Amino acid sequence: MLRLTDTQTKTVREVTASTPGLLTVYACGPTVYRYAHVGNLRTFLLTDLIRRTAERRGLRVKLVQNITDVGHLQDDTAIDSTGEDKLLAQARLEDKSPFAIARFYEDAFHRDLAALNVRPADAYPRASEWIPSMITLIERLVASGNAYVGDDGTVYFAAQSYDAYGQLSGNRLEDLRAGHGATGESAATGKRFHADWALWKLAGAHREMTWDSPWGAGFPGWHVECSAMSLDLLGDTIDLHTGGIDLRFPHHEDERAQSNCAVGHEVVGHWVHGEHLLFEGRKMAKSTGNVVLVEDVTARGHDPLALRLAFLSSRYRQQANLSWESIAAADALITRWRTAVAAWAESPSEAIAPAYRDEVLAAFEDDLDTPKALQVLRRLEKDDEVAPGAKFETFAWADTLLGLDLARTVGQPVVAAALPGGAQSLLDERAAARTGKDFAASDRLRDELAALGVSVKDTKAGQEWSLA
RNA sequence: GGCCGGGUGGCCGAGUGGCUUAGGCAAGGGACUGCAAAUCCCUGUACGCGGGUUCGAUUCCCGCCCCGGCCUCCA
Repeated sequence: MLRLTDTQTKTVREVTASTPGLLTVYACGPTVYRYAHVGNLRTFLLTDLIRRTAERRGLRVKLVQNITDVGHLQDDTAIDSTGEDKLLAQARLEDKSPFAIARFYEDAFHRDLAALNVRPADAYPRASEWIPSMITLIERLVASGNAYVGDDGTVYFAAQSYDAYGQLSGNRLEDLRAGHGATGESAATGKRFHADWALWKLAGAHREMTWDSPWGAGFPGWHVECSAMSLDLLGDTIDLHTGGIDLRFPHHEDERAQSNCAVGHEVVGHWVHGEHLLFEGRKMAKSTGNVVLVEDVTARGHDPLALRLAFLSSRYRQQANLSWESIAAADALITRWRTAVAAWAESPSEAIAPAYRDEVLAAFEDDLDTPKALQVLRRLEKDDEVAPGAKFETFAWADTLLGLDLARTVGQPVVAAALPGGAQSLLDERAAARTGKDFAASDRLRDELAALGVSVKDTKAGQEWSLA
């Protein structure tokens, strides 16, 4: 069975389904005020790998991933000098309504997932459509004494009311510095304790994206969104919760406190966090200026699944350092494997190679040891003892976990794509020149074809072309 | 100050108390070719520093240095 590193216990533990045969998973999703960069996608891929691996053992996976389309992310302190949240700021920038912005980037998010072969979740609840449930949850927390209305009208969660606070992140309340991380002191706050956080903020000057509540018109704090949606859609026992490492604190620490206090017991059985992606040595972030999007990868002529393969070549709980070089290397490998798989498919059908299959599955189940799995497949690729038909079956099987579309070119003619206009006559001309041993003309025509995006190579059977 | 994850050959990256000590990219050599490209074959170079444990440490322990991240926006 699948074993994964549990953030809370810092151990590799078996993932267990509280309902037999059904694994419930909640994945923290994107905030849709901008394009997801490939670092975000690495985390979303983590959940996809977990799901695919669990399904190998016959588990059904019920996966919920939230869409944060309520922009009021900063809850206690003003993040920028204007105090304007990201979604509203972006809306102003693009001169659109905040909801139009949210839908636009939500669509882009789904496209990016599809490009990386990340299979869709069962539900993508939007925070904006979950406000009543959040309000109910906040009311419960107020009633139970875990939350209070501050002097400023904001509803806060009282961190000290939850004894187990800090167990997930390793932060102890006394070690958290008041106001640390924010540029200025959070002066106008009605908090009783510096580590308390907002569950409901009053609208104040905001007019967009606000909702009525028992405490006045306003908007929810960020952390309460995930508590409400996960409890509603997956129940009060959730087998697995995934997200990026940066969400461990405060987001997941606070979510855990809210959910556990609301239902009276530990809700999430297993917390899994993906480490950050670095790009050329630095954390990928807008502020660093090294953000790479899926479209940047395809614009350079790479298959987006090369990105997926590049991610698979390091472990999820390790910071990975991506570069254009590593993406290109992954692209080369994926092409090589597709070509090999298509060639093996021509051979007589053979049973799967069971030892290799078991090794690949064991690697995935061992805390998603994807580098090991790739190593096993490279070994299989070169193993002369295994019949080509068996290699095909084994790679096809492994691809249900890898998700690299390795069988994409099986059965396709080598020249399937359409030639650009004029290319065919150049090809004919070059073939004639080669017959006449006019190599100067042959080289010139090869350059002209290259300019059209057609690359030519010469084989014993004559010239072959492909689109670059 | 608190909490994490790391430092492996030109680069990226697995892994390991001793064994033929991954793999990829790049480089060099060869085959093929009119030349290229592509493909195939072959080759080299490692474990941040100092101590300790041990018959033996890149691997375990301690200290140090360095890198990256989180500490109330963040995947």
